[in-house]
Amino acid sequence: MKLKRDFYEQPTPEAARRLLGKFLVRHHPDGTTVGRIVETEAYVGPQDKASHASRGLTARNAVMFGPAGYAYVYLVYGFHYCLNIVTEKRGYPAAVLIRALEPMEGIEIMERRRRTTDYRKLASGPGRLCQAFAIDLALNGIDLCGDVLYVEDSGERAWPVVAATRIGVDYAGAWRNKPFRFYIRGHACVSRARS
DNA sequence: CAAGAGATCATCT
DNA sequence: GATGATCTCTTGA
Repeated sequence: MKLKRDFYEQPTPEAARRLLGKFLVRHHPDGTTVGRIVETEAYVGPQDKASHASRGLTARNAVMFGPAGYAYVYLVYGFHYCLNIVTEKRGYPAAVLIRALEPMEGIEIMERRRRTTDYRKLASGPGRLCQAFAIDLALNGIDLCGDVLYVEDSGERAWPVVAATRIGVDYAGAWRNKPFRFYIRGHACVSRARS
């Protein structure tokens, strides 16, 4: 069952937590890739100093200000892309960063794109998963209620969730300590980056 | 295993 | 002109 727009309209930390265990599906001429979402982060609004939206509307972050359920993709460090899903209501900039996936389907495609067969390196990290799923700026602003990229409810049990501090946001003052990073406890595909 | 450096560019000041 | 919501490789213990 493809997630509908109302799923993405809930409060961002809640959406981030509930995305864990669900499947990210990407259709592409190369074939379809599917991964279980095992790690997310919430960027909760204009007051969140870690969020791109904290300095107001710009050309880059405009999608975050739009309606829920759209992809916000950007380039970090000149090399890697990061995939976010916009949450909450139009005009309120918030999003969930997808940080790590467990490869489920289309693993050969991911291995080719990532140039490794190491299962744990295919999609455990925001930049890695974008490479494995062929996500770049061309997908910025696409609707996750469409057919190219979307999230499916896995219909599985609830997973044990850990809430922790977000990664790579040391510049964010008091906001760096907020428990807005969520991951499945003990899962091998959670990114190992420092916290 | 940990720490450090380098890669590279769209975006914003 | 500066700066990253990162990754990989190298070095050295």
